[in-house]
Amino acid sequence: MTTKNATIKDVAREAKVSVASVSRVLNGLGGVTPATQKIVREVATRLHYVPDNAARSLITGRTHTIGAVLPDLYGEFFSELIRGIDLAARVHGLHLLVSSSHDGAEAAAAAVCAMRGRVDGMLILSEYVDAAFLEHNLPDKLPVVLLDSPVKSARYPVLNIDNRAGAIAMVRHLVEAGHQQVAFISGPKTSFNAQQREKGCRAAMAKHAPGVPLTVLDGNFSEESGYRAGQELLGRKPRPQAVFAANDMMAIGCLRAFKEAGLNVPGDIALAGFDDILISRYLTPPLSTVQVRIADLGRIALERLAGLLNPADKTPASVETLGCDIVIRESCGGKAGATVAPSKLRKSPRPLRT
Amino acid sequence: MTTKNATIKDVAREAKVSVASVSRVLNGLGGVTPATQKIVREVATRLHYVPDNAARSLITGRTHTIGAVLPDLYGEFFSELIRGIDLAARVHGLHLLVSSSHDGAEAAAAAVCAMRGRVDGMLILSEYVDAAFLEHNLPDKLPVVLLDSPVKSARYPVLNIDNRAGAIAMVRHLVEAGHQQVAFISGPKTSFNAQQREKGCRAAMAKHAPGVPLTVLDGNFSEESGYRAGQELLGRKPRPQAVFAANDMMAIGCLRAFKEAGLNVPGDIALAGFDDILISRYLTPPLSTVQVRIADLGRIALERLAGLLNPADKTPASVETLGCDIVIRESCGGKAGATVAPSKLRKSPRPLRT
DNA sequence: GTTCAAAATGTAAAAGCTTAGATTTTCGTC
DNA sequence: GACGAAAATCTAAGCTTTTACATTTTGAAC
Repeated sequence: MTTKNATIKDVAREAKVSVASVSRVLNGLGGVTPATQKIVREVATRLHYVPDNAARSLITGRTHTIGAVLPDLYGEFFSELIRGIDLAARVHGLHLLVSSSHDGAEAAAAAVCAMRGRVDGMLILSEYVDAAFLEHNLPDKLPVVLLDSPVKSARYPVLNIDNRAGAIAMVRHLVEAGHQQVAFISGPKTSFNAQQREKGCRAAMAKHAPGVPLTVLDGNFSEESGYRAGQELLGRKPRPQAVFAANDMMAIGCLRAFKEAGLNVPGDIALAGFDDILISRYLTPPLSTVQVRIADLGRIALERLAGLLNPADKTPASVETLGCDIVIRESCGGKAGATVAPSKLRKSPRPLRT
Repeated sequence: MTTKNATIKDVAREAKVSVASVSRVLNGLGGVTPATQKIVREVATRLHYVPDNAARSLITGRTHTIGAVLPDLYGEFFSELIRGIDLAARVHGLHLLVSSSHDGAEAAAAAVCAMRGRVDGMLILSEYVDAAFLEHNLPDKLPVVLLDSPVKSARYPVLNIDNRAGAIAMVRHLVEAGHQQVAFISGPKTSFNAQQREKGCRAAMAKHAPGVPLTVLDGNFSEESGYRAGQELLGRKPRPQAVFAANDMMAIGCLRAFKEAGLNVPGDIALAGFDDILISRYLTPPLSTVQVRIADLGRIALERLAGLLNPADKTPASVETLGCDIVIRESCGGKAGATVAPSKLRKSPRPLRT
């Protein structure tokens, strides 16, 4: 490429045909003689012609790009999520525009607006968006799929993790392994995932260890907050038999606190996390946790969105839930190696109204 | 937003001014009465007017988007890299289009071409691109910054990690800690980073343990390949005193093999990695490794690119190198806690031609 | 109340592409 | 060789914005 970019006119002139024919050939619209096609393709190649995306989008209204709005790119959760999205986007011939690190309603709104006209659809994972927000900030027809969201809307499909079932399965396992005194380290209050996990934990305790009080400590999903919770727990009398952290990073922090205090896990105290991030299996002891198939979550969300991109798709909005399995390693003292509860994708009918 | 998107004409009509005035107001070009400005802004807000990016790009030739072409999104290295890029992009008001998972020259070429016209500049990290490739596939004026690349070109700035110095520092530490018999687990032959790390290792051995042979085992950066290398090493007589893996994931696999064999690390054998991924500090024992400031790498690369976006910037292409520190934890038996060799960013003058 | 420069505003071209509709070519028939 | 339908090809409008240039308005000076 040594001169300025060739345009469709250059190709047309050089091939001695009209721009319409060039367009038809390059877009495979048919109605063009094989001979003409050959010439056009040759000239296009020779001139290194690549259609201008801006001009094309302007007229077709399509960008072949989808946007992913995420709260942050930090940590394995988001990296895996993006990976799943990216892989699926590639399959569908879609480009991926990512926007992250907006930790407030205005920042999220700005991110969403900045994407208007740049994308054909959006995947949104944010605490700050609710149905009203979306209706105010998004064009009517823009396909959107929400992730990890409490929104119930007739307009927006939602894809959630089955946090509740995952938490219930883990608590049940803990209790059945003989640990009735459970402490739960919660995630940030604003996180939908964290809320659901806590609810599941409470529900399971009520069911499987009725009457036994559940200790709940505040956490914010960071390793540091797990460490603090672990220290706090060390001083408690009686000490709980098991600790269930709302995510793996906090479990890791908690484990650090226990180790520093000379406590043996799982001998002295059992420990479990949530997410099954890569690190978990390499800890000593390997961490029992609830496995979330994060990349799958991204892939499924993108596929749902890709469906919506086709205007013929009239599938009504629904809330889907991606099941999670518990994976029992050594940190909670049960027999390791088991993977319980075959994962499943549940689909609830679209709730009426909002 | 309940009707179809408003255009600048709608705003002009509603505000009873010309489109030119609307454009001037919204772009802050001045030359417009405060009164008119007020009206225009009000109408724009009322109509939820957002300029169409495609039309704007078509005429300005700018997309305010940069593309990141990466081999894969898998693993912490790339997630951190993207994070650094994204953060910096946000600061510069740039959008980020990611394209990954192309594991061949054609796939990389396709990715690069598909981005043409969609981005104002590109960040490329790929084994498959060399200067010739770029000149053939990229528009002349498109700013590009290469990461982890052996390319030496007058046209493309390159930003590398100082793999060599990092490896040298680690080997030196190992030898000085009394481990002269070193085994190196190499990365994939095609990886520039892996090559440099191996070279550094060999150079350091020649210097600090002259005459002592270096055992080199093949690896491919995966945990599994590290595990295999570890097993292989178990059978060697004499067993090396230290193992230096070309990345942390292989060190982790190697550690697993040693643990399974009942070997004590660092008591029976010392172990070190490269990258300092998050997991490393949570291993038992915590892994000594060479710390690569990955997010910084992304940030610096983006900043270089952002500079290039400004046509006034005439900074010549150069090869920059981001220094790395060794962080000594417990896995290599030295005194833990030290961080050696203050990191630095070296900048070599642009090499002539190529 | 003119005059004139400066400020404000308006007009229209341009960007590169797709596509509806107009026009021309092709080719089998008679 | 004239006819007409089908196929191929072309013309030109239109997508939305920015911006150079033209025109109008403003307001100070006389």
